[in-house]
Amino acid sequence: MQTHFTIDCVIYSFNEGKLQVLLTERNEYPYKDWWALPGFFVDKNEEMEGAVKRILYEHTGLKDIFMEQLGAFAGVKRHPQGRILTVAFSTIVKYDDVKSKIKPMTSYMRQASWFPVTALPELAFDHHQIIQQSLQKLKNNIHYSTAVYEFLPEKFTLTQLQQVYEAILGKELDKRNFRKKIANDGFLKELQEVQKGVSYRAARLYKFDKRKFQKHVGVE
Amino acid sequence: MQTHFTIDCVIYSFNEGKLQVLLTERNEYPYKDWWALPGFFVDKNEEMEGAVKRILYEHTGLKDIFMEQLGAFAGVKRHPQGRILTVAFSTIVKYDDVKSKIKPMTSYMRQASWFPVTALPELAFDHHQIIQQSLQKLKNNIHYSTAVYEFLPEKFTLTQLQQVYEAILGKELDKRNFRKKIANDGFLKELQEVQKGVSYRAARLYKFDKRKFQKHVGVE
DNA sequence: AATATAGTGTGTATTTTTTACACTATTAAA
DNA sequence: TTTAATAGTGTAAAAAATACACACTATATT
Repeated sequence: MQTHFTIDCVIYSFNEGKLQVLLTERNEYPYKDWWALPGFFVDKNEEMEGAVKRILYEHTGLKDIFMEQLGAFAGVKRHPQGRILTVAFSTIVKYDDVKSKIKPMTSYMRQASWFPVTALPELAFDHHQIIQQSLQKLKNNIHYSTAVYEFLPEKFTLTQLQQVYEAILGKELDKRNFRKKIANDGFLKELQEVQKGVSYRAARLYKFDKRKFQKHVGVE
Repeated sequence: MQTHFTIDCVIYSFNEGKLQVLLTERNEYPYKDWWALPGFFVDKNEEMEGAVKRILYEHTGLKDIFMEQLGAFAGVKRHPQGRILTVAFSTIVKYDDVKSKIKPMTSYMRQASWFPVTALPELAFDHHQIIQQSLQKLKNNIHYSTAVYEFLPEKFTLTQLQQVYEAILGKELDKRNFRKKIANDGFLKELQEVQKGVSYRAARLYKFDKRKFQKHVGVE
């Protein structure tokens, strides 16, 4: 038996202190005019991972971004025209890198736009379920993955990092405890540089040191 | 574009102090005579979850078992005849419930047999990778899932429970600390019953109390 | 009846991790 | 020079995790 095979992408970014998801407004039936996750069919000889990169590029103009499989959604009734198996992936982009590039690249969608995960519109297909499942996983893995750093520029302040944690976990954290833990982990590199262009005391900048992180997590 | 669509199952059990996986010996090309995960094609109008239940039943004679999706494996080259997308699931069964029932139910396989995860044969397709990924997930979630109890009979001793933990984690645990933690969690129900038929002091029996567990984990 | 065996069952001290909590320092703008 | 805004810092208490050793009990064997 054969099935149609698509990819849907949960593309996150961080802006205005909130965790945001990129959605597209559909211009085709079924679910015409509904908001949906960016998604499309996988080509015959295209690797799944390549397909995810392609859609990410088509929607955001970005390349070479970390991405993770969430799982397959294959309900016979998830699509009105019969089973379309979709594999959901999630990726994280930096809002500022993307904001000027986003535009609909195909006639299948009318526009693309960011929504805070706390204020999503009604969504086509089972996309709401996909997002919720993805969010849960993001929360669960926050301490074991490099995900948080994907939201931030190369150089960032500890306050920015804490805001990302808070947006993902959906709760406030204690500043001193947060810094203590981060310092303890020891995979941030303190730079001899501070923020610029702020009208208050400039914060020190840090870099994420991937090598130290991998030692910490125990990657071989 | 369409693709063939299969399910592969990682079926675990616990026997002789070891975590075991059920494998089948293939009787068809490609990979004839190789060991492989139990797997098959999903029918056109069959739900994926139903398909997993079906294969579990066909291989073990068991019904209504906890199962979990690991993810989709869709490499263009994973099957010599072109892309066959497989969704891997894992399930856990009680060895004693199964041991008399296992037999090949189709001509596609010659025999089915348990292998300790620490001593797997060479496997067809990407099945070795699937098992390793599944094992990692089992370890990661051991404290947040009810998986360990799926390996055990309804009534079990603390030593048995500890052995399952040790088999999954691949390391020994301290008996007193283990019991302290279990007692602390408080979702085991101590029975007024002890083991029978043992030639040494009989151990107390316990039951897993799912309701208390769910409160503990915070399920709504 | 004595003994060997095998697994059960328990307590305490130490270290590590988590949590709670409030003030001073720096900078830019007014 | 004052104001407004955010950066940056330490300590104590509580909770959780770890390390560690011996006595108890049921049974089988002699």
